[in-house]
Amino acid sequence: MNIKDVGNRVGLPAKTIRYYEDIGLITPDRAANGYRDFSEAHVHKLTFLARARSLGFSVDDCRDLLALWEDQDRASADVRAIAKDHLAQIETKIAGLQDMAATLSDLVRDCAGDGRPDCPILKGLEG
Amino acid sequence: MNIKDVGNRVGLPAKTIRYYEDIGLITPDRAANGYRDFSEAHVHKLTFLARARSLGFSVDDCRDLLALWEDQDRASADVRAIAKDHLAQIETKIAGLQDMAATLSDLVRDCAGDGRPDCPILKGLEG
DNA sequence: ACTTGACCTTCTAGTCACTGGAACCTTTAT
DNA sequence: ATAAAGGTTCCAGTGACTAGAAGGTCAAGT
Repeated sequence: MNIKDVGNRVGLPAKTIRYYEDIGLITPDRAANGYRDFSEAHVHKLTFLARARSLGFSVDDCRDLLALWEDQDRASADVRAIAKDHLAQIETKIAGLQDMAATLSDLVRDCAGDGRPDCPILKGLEG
Repeated sequence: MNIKDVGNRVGLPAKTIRYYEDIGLITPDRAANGYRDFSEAHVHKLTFLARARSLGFSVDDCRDLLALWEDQDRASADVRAIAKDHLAQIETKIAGLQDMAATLSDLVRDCAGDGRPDCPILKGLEG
């Protein structure tokens, strides 16, 4: 299968798939004309990658998860450790953003937002 | 004032302040020896910048906010529009992360996390 | 046979907001 | 006189793509 069809099936742009090959996440075969030739196994792997990325795993996490996915003797504890760690990071990020949003929405609430120059948002940003 | 002292006062690394000069956010004076020389006004401006950045405004947003901050005739509506827009973006990001976290914590909950290879997380990532 | 258009290839460079490091200069304290 | 701690510039790297250029290939229609 050619790269664009694969992209459509797994929901990734062709550019991204080429990039994943560049950094060694997948190694598609090559047809006689030099085109990349993807098997169902490649598609399966890319689906896994796309899903892991969409859950916010870093490309390096994905590399580790892929290795575990392909290792029939893996311990589920290893996978769980990566996932839990990532979950903790996401939750930290959410908390940080919620702090930001709270501060910001206080500022926005206090600002008349009219034609006058007086602005509590700018005052708040002064520290 | 020298760059490191300024950095300590506003909570930014010297490198970052130099970078802000590079991209035209501030223009400190120069002493005879070539060192940057920051006035209280520069410190004030950097404090504003640091605070806006810590609330997640992009550097370009900061540029706009700075211009409004320094414009005595600004309309508070202009500031409010930037802030509201940014707030909406943060909230979108939070929602996305919460989706991720929910999916991920389901997967983590279902995984025994022991020495066996059977792993619902990897299964979940297959799509 | 020829052309058109859609696909494929590689390569370079840009994104964002810094950050690290090298090579070198100035100030301050001992 | 020297050493440490600061300052300067410039170049390169981060993460995960993305845009674009220059060119090769393929399938369909005339």
